[in-house]
Amino acid sequence: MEENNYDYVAVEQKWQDNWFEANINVARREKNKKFFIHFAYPGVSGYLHVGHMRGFTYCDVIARYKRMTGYDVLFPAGFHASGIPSVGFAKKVERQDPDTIRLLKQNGCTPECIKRLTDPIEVINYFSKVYVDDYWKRFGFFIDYTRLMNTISDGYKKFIQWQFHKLHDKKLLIQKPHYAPYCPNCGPVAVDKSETDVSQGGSAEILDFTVLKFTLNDGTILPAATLRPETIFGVTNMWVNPTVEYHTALVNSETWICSKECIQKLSYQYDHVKPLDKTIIGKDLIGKTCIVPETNREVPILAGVFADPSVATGIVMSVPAHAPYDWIALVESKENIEAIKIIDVKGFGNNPAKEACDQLGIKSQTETEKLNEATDLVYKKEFHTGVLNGKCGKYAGIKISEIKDTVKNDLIQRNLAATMKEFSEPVICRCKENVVIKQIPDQWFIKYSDAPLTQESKDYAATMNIYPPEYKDELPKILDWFGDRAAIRLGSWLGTEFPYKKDWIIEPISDSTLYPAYYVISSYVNQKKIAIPDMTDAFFDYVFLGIGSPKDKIWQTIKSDFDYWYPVDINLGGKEHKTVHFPVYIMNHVAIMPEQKRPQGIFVHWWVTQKGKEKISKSKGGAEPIVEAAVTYGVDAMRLYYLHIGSPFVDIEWDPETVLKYKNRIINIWRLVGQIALLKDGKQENLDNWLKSSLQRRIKKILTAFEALDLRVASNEIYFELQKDLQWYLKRGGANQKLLHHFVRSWIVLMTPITPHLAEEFWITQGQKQFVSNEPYPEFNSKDISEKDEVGEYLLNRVIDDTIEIMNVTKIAPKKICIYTSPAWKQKIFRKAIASAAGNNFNVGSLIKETLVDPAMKSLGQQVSQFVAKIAPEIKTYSEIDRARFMIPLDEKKHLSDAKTYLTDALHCPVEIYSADDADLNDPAKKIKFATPLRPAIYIE
RNA sequence: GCCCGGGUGGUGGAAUCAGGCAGACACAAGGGACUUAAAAUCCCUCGGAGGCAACUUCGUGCGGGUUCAAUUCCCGCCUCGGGCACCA
Repeated sequence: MEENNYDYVAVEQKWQDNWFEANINVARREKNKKFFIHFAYPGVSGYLHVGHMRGFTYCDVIARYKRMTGYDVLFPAGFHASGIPSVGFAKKVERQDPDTIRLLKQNGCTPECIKRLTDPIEVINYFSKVYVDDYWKRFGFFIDYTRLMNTISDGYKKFIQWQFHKLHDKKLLIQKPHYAPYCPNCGPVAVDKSETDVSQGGSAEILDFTVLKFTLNDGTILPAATLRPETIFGVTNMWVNPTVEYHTALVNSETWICSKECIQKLSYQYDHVKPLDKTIIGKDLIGKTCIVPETNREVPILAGVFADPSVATGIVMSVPAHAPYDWIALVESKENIEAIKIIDVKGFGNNPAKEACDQLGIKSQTETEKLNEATDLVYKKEFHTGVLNGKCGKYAGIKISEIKDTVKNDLIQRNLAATMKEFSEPVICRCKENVVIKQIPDQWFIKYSDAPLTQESKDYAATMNIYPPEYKDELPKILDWFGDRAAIRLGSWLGTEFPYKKDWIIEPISDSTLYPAYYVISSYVNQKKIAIPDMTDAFFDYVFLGIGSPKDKIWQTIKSDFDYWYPVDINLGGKEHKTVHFPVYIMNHVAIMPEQKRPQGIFVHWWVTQKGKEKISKSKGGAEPIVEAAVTYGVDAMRLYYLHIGSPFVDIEWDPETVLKYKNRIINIWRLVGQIALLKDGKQENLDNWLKSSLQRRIKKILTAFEALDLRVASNEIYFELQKDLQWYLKRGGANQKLLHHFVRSWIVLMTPITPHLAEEFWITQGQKQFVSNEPYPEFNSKDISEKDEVGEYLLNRVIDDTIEIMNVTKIAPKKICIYTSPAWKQKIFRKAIASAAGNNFNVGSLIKETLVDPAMKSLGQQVSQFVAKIAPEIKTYSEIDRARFMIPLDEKKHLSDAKTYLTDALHCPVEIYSADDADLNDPAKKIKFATPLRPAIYIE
């Protein structure tokens, strides 16, 4: 290896080959002290990009640190294969989606390979291999690859069925109606932002409308849908669209008039909806009247062109005092109807809707943008600060924010209203059909709302190690908020069959809650030491819960493994898991696992984004493929980048130029270490002691940081501060080969968890034969601490800084520089002052008096009082570290004199060093009086 | 709407948990050294204003408050982002 030519690609490859050949990554039980860490397993349905490697890297660094500090480390990994993503990917390949095909070709996928990927199982197999070979091994991760597993394997399915049997036993599986997106052609669909199933409307929300039953004279229901049921008290009229043909239907035993679209939608949500033949054009309804439920007032039906048949029921109730749309429509209708104000709210008068319209200058129903703004304004204000007034019967005096659901539930209970679910925007299936919301009357849920389970989970979470701490505060709130989760789904997706309903499949969040436990078993499954049929409920009961007796010797072996490794010490995942995966992970463990097997810690990391905080994506150009990036930057540079560029708890912006800087830094460290060997050996006691001491300080800080999983601080100390220390030492003329050798050896070991390839390569240059990855991590050695020399170098630095500052301000080109350290009497007073400041009883007057008791001081009278007055405000601001520094006895003159050569070099000018106590002084400019401890006076000639 | 997290130099971001020198560490920029040149490397400057001696002064989204002391704590705003349940 050439000194200036660090071929990282070859180095990385070499060490990965060596490591994995030696099975260094396989978890072993040796030290009777274990650490179990894993990352939330990724879905396997596409290539990953550089952003994904961030969390994986954190995990590997922590695992490597732990194994070097005396732990048996279990760091397994697996693949989340259940759900629809792989099915979606296979579908794309099948329909020859151009982007997908291009992507596969770019990544070296052959035509035969592409053909195979029309099968979701092949998609999973293909990407599982890519992740392992091209990503994880390529990054040098010490994952125990003998335990790889996925969530659709036969063994895993047995495990999940056991889990659901347990949930059922504990009465945590319940049935109740559920509403889910549904395509009349394709069945259940997922509405999500990635739009796997749908071609439009991926970010739609499901809105919960209240349908109020207004009645016509003949008893027919005119259903109006609203999100504000409490405004029923302010209804003055109805709006129907005069040009729309309304349909009728028998809903339960009532006849409803509403839009055709509404009947279609309701037929999926209600049990008994029977369309009738009778239709009626909107204009024929106009002029009729209907009865308002609850208040029983009679109100007219008017023409409103904005009533959209595709939204909710197609019929709108009018509350002109509180809805800007209604107000403007009423004005335009020229009807003589008075608005009814039912909400008192600060900042508005008798008609909030009118006032908001006037404020924005709205004149017509067609000004939808402004009308939306006005609606928003009125609604927000009323929701937060509004109170129902005397016109609202028994609800009078109650805040809007508290009453909404009460009114709704009361009306429903008295059959005056119903509910209707509706998307906030149109959702179109891939097959072009409109997606509807379908009721599933007896959906199975996991009962996360269960009060004892929630409470126990909150109590338990409070005892966990959670990074960042903010998330720990958030968790109880999330656990409270977390409601029942629909756990199964009918349709074409992968997963475990639900044991209590044939053909239904357990959904992918619910099958990923206890899975780290399965890593203990997957090792034996992969080695075929246990057969799938033997993995019965009794087996899992025995291994996990200690119930029953072993049917086989292997059961005992597995149980002993489980008892050794479990629980998980750190589960690491991205911030997207905060509100979904981690809560169910905790709750399922609390529900099913014994207390001593519950998770110990969670580490949440944020994302890698593109410039401008956008989520990284291929289309926006930020998604550098991992394999190419590894070649461009080097794996160690990327690992260091992830650790150092920002705290784990902020989003970082991917910036190729910055990554290149880290690459250069690695190469620079390589060169720097290479140069050391060429130095001519030499000793300088002060300086050598300083380097030794400094190294120990760094080690202490690094260990503290790693223990707190503060990876950023650890990496900063290792790659920046230690390098700075070494450079300072060399610049100062340090050349103690034995010491340098010790320093470099320690440095290499310190680097190992973060840049392991570089470290291994360094290690052999030090004549070592074993893996540095197996070395013990350095420990703090207090014997090497030399406070005197630390303070000495601090003093030296300060003198140089001050001198340069003076030269800059005065623009003097120096011929000679004189440095005067402070007299002994000043040092004495200073220490005394510091001591009393530390004891919190610092007082200028008493200090002067006490000092002057000493006859030697008395002769200096004036000077003493001036000095004390001057240092007083300064001393008050000192931190503990600052104060400690002044208490260390140091011969300032001697330390500076020892460094005279360096001072002369650094300041490019001859330097003379005096103590103010010296008999023979050269002080032409009378600068000496400025000298204070650790702050010598300086005179520039 | 509900829950949560942010707002600090030209930039990414430290310090916020526990009030105590704001801007660590880096990037970019400018100046200098070295070099035939470039790259790399090294040195210096780098929030604003002022300053010819070891400084002064203003400054952490806005408005108040507590305190000897507030980026940090409290109250009220503005604003950006995330999550919200069948995507994982």
